[in-house]
Amino acid sequence: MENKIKLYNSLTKKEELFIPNEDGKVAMYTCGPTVYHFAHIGNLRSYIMEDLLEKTLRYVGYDVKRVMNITDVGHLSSDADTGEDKMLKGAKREHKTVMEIAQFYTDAFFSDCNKLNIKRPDVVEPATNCIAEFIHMVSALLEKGYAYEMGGNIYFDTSKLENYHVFSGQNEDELLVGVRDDVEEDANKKNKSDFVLWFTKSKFDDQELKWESPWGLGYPGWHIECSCISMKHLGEYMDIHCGGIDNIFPHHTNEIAQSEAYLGHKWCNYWFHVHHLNDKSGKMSKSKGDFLTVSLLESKGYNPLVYRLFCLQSHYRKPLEFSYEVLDNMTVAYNKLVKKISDLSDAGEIEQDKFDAYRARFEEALSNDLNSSMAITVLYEMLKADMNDKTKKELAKSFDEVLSLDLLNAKTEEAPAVDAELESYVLAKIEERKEAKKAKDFATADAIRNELLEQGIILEDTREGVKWRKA
RNA sequence: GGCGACAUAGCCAAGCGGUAAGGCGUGGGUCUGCAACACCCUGAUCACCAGUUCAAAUCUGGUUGUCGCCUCCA
Repeated sequence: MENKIKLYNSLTKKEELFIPNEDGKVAMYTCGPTVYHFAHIGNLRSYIMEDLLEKTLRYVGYDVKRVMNITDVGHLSSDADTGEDKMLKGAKREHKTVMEIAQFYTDAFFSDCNKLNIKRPDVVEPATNCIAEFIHMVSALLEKGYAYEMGGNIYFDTSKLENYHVFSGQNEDELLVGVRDDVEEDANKKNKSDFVLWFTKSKFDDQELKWESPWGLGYPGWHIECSCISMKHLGEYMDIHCGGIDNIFPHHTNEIAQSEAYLGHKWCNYWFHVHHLNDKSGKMSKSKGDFLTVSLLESKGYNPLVYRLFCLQSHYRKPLEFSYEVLDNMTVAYNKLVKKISDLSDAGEIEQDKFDAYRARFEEALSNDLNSSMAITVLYEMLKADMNDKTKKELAKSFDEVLSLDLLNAKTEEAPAVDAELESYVLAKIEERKEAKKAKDFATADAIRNELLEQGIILEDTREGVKWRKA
C-alpha cells in the first residue's frame, strides 16, 4: 500500500515518511504504566496521543499489531541497589501484597483508558509473565560480552557500544552523575552509564518477588522487560516504539543498547515521543504534590472526553499546560460540537464526492505528523460546509473512529434513564407554563421554569417548541 | 556544567518562503415576553536583534524567556 504518513522520528530528529518493514503492516510497541499508583492525566496524555497514532495508522489502512507492557516489578526509584522498588513502596503504603497492588492499579489504568476511549492494545503483557525471556536475554548478553557480573548484579557494559547515546548526542564525560540529591552512585559499575540487567543482591530483604536465575535468586532490571516483551510478540524488527519524552533517557536509550547488542542488527526504526503535560509550576508528576487523575476530574464534573479533546487540539510534540480554565473552555466547545452533530438529520443520500474530499483532508492533517489540531479544524469546517446532513453525519462518524470523542453518542447526552412518572410530570408543567405564557402571565411562566430548574430540569424555548433536559 | 524542546490575539492553537486557519471567551447584532439555544459580525504582523531573499511567522546567526532531560517519572 501507499505510505503517506509523515512522523517525527526522535532517533533522527527529523520528520520522515513512515515506511514499515512489512508492507501494510505495523509492529508497534508502547511503554506501559508502572502499576504502583493511579495514572495521572499527564501520563494519560501520552496514551491518548499514542492511541491517536494507532487509530490513524488503522484509518489509512495499515494492519497494526500493538503491544504494551505492564511494569509490575523491578522499577527501582534509584539505580543503586539501595533504592526502593516502586511496587514494593506502593504495597507498603497500602498494606497489600505487591501482586494485589499490581492487579488493582492495572485495572484502574485500563478503567481510566476506557473512560478516555483509549483502545486496549492487542497484547498487554505484565513483566512478571516473562521472567524466562529476561533470563534468556541477559544470559545471551553475558555470552556475547556485553554484560558483566559485579557485586552480585548483572550490568550492561555501555563501553562496548559504538554509540550509546543515540538519542541525545551527549558526551559521556559531560553527564553528571547524581544530579538529583536522592540518587546514589552505584560503585559496582565499570562505566557511569552502565545499568543493571538483573539484581540478585538487594539491601531490602523484604523484596517480595524473586525468581531463580543462573546468577541466584533475584529480579530483573527495569529496561530489560520492554526489549523482551516486544521481541516476544513482535519479533526482531519493530516499526514504532512509543513513550513519554522523559523515557528517552535512560529507558529507551538502554532498551536500544541491550536489544541491538542482543540482536546484532537495527531493532526499531521510528521512535515516537509525546511531550509533557505541565501545570503553571511545570511538569506534572506523581512525586509532586497533588496529581490529577481521571476520577478527580470526574468528581469535579468534567467529562473525561473533554480532556481527550483538550489533548487532541494540541500537538503531541508540544508541551501542553493544563488549567481548569482551559478545561472549562473545552467543555463548552465539546458540548457545542456534540449538539451540532446530534442535530443533524439522517435524511438524504450521502454525497460521495464531498465525503471523499473531506475524508481526504482529514487524513492529510493526521498524516502530517499527527496534526490533530488541524484534524479538529477539518471537522469544524466540514460541519459548516455546503453539503447535506447525512453526509456530515457520516463524516463525523468516520472521523470519530480516530478522534474517539463519542461525537455521535456522547455520554453526556445520553439522558439517564428517565422514568415515565418524571416525564409526565415535566410535560404537565410545560403545558401549564405554555398556558401561562399564552395568557401573558410571564411571572407564573418563569416561576414554573425556576421550579423545574431547582429539580434539575432545564427548559429551552426553541423554534420547534419547548425542549427539556436534565442539568 | 552538558543536551534538547518551545516562544503566534484574553486563553488554547494551525501555519513548513508568497503576505496570519480553527475553537473558547469578549463586544455588537438577529431571534425571544425574558433567559437559554441558534445564527451573523467583531480581534494579532507572529519574544527581540541582525542576515539571506523580489518576498520570512516560516530559512540562517545571535539575544532573551519558559520548560524538560542528565539513572523515580508518560
